[in-house]
Amino acid sequence: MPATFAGFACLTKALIFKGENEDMGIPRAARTQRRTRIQEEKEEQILEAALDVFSVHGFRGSTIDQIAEVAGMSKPNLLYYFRTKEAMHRALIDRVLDTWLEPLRAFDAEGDPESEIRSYIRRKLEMARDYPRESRLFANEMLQGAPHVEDELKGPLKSLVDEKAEVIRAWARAGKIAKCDPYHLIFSIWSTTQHYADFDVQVRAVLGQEHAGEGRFEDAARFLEQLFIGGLGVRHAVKAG
Amino acid sequence: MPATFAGFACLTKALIFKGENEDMGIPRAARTQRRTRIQEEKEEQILEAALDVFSVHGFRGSTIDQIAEVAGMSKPNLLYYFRTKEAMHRALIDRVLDTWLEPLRAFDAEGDPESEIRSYIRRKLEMARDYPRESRLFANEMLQGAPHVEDELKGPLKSLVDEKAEVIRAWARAGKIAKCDPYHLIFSIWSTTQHYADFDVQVRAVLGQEHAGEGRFEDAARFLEQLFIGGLGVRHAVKAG
DNA sequence: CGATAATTTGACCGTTTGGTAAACATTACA
DNA sequence: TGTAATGTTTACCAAACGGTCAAATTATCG
Repeated sequence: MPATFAGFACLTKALIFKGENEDMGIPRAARTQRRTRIQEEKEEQILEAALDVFSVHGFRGSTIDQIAEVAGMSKPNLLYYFRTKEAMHRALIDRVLDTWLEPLRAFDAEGDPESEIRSYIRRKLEMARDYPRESRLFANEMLQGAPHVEDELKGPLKSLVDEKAEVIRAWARAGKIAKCDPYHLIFSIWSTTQHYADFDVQVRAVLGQEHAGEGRFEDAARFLEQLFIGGLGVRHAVKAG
Repeated sequence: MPATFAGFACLTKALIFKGENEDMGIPRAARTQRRTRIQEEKEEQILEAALDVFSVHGFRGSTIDQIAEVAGMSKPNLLYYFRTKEAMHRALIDRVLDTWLEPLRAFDAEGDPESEIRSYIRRKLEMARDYPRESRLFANEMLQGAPHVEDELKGPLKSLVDEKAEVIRAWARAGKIAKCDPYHLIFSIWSTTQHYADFDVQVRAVLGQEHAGEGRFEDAARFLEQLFIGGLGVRHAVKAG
């Protein structure tokens, strides 16, 4: 019910003020005649800070003041470039989503399963190591039920995964890989690799100081390649030989 | 610096008021003479609502009013049972942590690798299916750098994992399983199974309406057993035969 | 029943929050 | 250099926030 009212209020407002003030919702900085060097720099600077904050505390848990402090500018100054907190979040998501899906796009039908899976794992692990904030940003979004990206999930993401799932099925038909559910295979690569970004504290805590150096990503890569390529070689137990 | 000052203030206060008001920090409900049926019921009711809210929005993103509304009682009434928002969160974490680690505790050194790994995966998947909120509560905590549970991670959790890692190593020495990093094996089981709770929206979106029914947990179980037990049977590519 | 302990609530407080208005400062360019 | 466009800040607002208090209500039990 509140949602309906809010929507109504918005609509009414839009109708009343139509033509009188056309740039509602567009940040001041974007209403200027030319796009300046400063605009690009500051927007970059803000999104960088927003990534820091949103990736840790999620949307609701983050505040504009916090982002402003990290960005090293005043709150009204942020709002000169992005009209609302939501606008910052959306801009961030839009920018990050594309690069985040790149490794999957590189998954090639022409390649052989071993090298494709191997390099997909490596790429995803590198991203978890080099861009952990981006990973956490999405993780936060997922935990909250993806209120801001559900369309992207059901649209572009699903299409891409459907396409790659077909590649994997083709490999199975060609006998290059065992028959398996391609969707859950992709899920398992996502989860195992992103785990090292999203659950970094836990990984460090469990490994302890000795093994928690950056070498853990190399160890993870070795293990995951073994798991997905060679297998763990679990022997069938033989009862009372 | 602010932390130091705050700590000092606290200490001072504690010293000054010592004896004059001994039950500082203890909720009113716990200061009563006998522990009533109502107290147990209401605390249960509150923690249930708190789990709903904290698991989705994290600590900072959740509000007492929100929890109160879900619990169906007034805000001051919540604060009669838990003196602060942090107290609710802590009580929740304490209660959930134990049950969450149970599957790992059940991991048995006497069993054979196949059945132990298989049943560990199944148990973890059942928990992801039946207790997704608990999983998300921890995931939120991890994403935020575990500000409230770091000690538990470095202490009890690490000890438990160390112990189970030794079990896995023993299996490898006995030739029952290939040599592999036991820590990363455990991480990969955690991540693949919890993924179905934490990233539920994404899983549903990608699988689409047709396959997103509850059968997805059965499919996941089948795939993960194949991955961890049998292996994916990836063939080595043979160059230009 | 009466009285005492336990529970619940409305009103409230100081602070933080998302966001605005307008004055002020700086830059770009003719 | 002048001036109009662009950028920044101070002061502020209403709502939401975590939390308190005293009064009112309800349960318990002799």
